[in-house]
Amino acid sequence: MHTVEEIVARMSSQGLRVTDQRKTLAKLFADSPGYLSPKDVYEFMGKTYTGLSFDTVYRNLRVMEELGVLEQVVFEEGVKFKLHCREHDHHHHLICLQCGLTYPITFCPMVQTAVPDDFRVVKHKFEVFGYCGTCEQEETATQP
Amino acid sequence: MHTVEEIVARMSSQGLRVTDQRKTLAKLFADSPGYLSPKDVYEFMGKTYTGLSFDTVYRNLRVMEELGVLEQVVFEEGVKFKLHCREHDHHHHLICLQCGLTYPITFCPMVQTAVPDDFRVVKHKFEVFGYCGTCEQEETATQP
DNA sequence: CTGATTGCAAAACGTTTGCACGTTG
DNA sequence: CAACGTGCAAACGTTTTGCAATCAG
Repeated sequence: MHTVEEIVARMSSQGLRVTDQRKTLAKLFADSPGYLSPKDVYEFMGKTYTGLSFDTVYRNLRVMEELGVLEQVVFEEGVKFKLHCREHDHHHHLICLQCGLTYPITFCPMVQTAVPDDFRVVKHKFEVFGYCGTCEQEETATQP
Repeated sequence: MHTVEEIVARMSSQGLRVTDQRKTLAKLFADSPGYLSPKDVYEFMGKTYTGLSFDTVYRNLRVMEELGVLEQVVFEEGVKFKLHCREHDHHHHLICLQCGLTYPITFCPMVQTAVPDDFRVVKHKFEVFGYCGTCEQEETATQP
């Protein structure tokens, strides 16, 4: 669990400047349960910072990724970011296609996967997509 | 298993023109065991067709995808294409990071994954990345 | 005060489009 | 010969870069 304070402290300890914009960015991700695209971030931040530029958003997303605060995932629709999960417990995710909310899955299929002897496994990806309870209700509610 | 003849026949039956370039493209994928990026395809085709343009490569990749001959997958490094697997048996892949070769995995983790009652699953992705025997050998061979 | 951070403009990159010409069926 | 395919140039959306002005420590 990353709080705004933890993120800010981590930035500061690395000699990075803690600007208003970065604090807001930290808060945005600390409060978001799921994935955000650079555009999502730009739009949210733009409400507070008029004249905000896309390149600053990208720069700060990259900074926070290198800091280990954010993790980046590539989806069909493009790149998205979320708070980095606590690293020690390896796990996967259920991802809501509507709101981007993620649930952890503790089950890892890798342990049961038979791999040819001569194939050296480096990494794997297991993601489940669908609709969370809330979004599912909203969807059926709007259907006449 | 898709042969060049099958692909050509499928194109022709859909009213598409069978040009030399498309035949070469079909042959390229019929002979390739793994994923190819648009750039890979462009470079290969460029050897035969001087003055080839990227847009034609993209157009034909899209045509063959819509035809169901190719399937498109999004990787960290970008979009790649390969021959569409026989649809009837659901499976996943081992993918070689060096040469793009893919092996099928018949095991599907989805059947064992516990999902909250209120989450409706739509699709899932399970991919294992590493190095195949051939690439592994080449890599260790070049290490002094 | 000094170096990090920002906005601006412009470039880079992968992909798509409109158009006129050439080719396939 | 008609419709489809091609190359060219140019547009597009996303991401990155160089620069000078500004800000945090």
